[in-house]
Amino acid sequence: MDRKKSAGAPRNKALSKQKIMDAVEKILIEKSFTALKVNDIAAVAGLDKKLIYNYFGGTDQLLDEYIHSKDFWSNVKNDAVPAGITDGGKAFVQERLLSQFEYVANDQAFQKILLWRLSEQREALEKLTASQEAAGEALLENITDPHFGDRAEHFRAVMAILISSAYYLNLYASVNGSTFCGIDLSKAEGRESIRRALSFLVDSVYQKP
Amino acid sequence: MDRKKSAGAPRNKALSKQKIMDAVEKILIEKSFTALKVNDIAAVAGLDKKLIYNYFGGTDQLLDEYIHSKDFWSNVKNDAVPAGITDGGKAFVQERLLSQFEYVANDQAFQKILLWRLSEQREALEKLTASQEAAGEALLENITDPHFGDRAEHFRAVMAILISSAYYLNLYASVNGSTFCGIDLSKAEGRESIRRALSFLVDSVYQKP
DNA sequence: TAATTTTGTCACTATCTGGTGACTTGTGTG
DNA sequence: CACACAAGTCACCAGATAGTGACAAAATTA
Repeated sequence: MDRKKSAGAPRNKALSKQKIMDAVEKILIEKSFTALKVNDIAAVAGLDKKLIYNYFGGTDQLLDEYIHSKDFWSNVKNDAVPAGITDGGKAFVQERLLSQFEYVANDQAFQKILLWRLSEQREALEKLTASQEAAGEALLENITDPHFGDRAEHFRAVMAILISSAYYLNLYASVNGSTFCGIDLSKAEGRESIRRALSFLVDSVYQKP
Repeated sequence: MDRKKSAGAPRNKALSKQKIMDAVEKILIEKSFTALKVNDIAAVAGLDKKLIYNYFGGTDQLLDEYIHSKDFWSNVKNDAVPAGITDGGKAFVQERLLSQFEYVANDQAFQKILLWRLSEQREALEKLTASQEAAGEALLENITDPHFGDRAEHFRAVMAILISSAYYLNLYASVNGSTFCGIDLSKAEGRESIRRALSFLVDSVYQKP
């Protein structure tokens, strides 16, 4: 019988680093950022914790690297604002808002990171915030600010309200599947009500005052 | 020279319990719910941790008792819905929404509990949620549902959006004093923009479709 | 295949954390 | 005052957690 070239798992730094990063995400999703301890990360990765120190310098640096590795707004950034907009960006804003609402609902890692950002100050998270702001700025500055003129700030405030509620309601729905203002966020019809209301509120702000 | 009747601090169970509860709140506000460890609570209270076990049964029961001791919606409940409403509750809803926005901004313990509720499942927190829902239900059921008729669900969805954003934006402002959609939530003018937008959106939903 | 480097494991220490039994100190009562 | 009980302290244990030095095993190179 042939002798395997190596008895144990193949040794590969890049792969091991990836396993460790994956373990971080798994724990983050299944537990929370407070559960991200060296021992547990190493155990989930199936590797020795020493490697976390060797490859990343420590848990903190590992977490930073994990956060940096996620670019949640790349799709938004690449999703170039279409040319020839004649409605002041209304349809585009509506579409993006609803897709953001769905995105948050479906990406558990993103949910946990939103929560993390509300709970802890961390340079990597602030950088994420900055990148998020930058991603939205293209749309706001080039399309909606000109369209709304001296009501630009008002429009931005409305968008802040709508986006933040899309975040909060999804975070809320994920812990206690319970209801908010009598709307059941765990049910399809409840979520549909929210979606319609989001659209309606965008309509409202685009309506001439 | 006179001999004091007692050398150490006076012994008083009720007072000690209060000191422990106060320590919980202090740590909750200054750090977060993840920092609520027996040793630290006892240290801040200036008492031995054994008392936490003697008086409350353990950290968990202590935290439950702390949460139950706060009744954040008592004001809302007692703030009876005024009689003789002719505008479908619009002015009242607007007033309550804005006061809620300010309340969250100013009560740090409440902020931390909102965050806690998004982060952990805990019976005491779910009870808080139930009490919150109940407090709002009086207004929704008696005033706005009848006024909106078959648009009642729509109105509730809008309110869910507005209230949740009032929560999120304040939580967001408390960690990184940074901006959201270009609105600086740490500045008075930024907050004023949000307040105006909240009012505007209530106006919108009350406008005949 | 021998030497060297890289990759990985293990055992160990130190510190933090929750929890408890034995004790001391104060308070009120006969 | 002597006693009993309540209030509070302390020392200690067990388990979790972070971090590291010494070593083993695989891969690479000569």
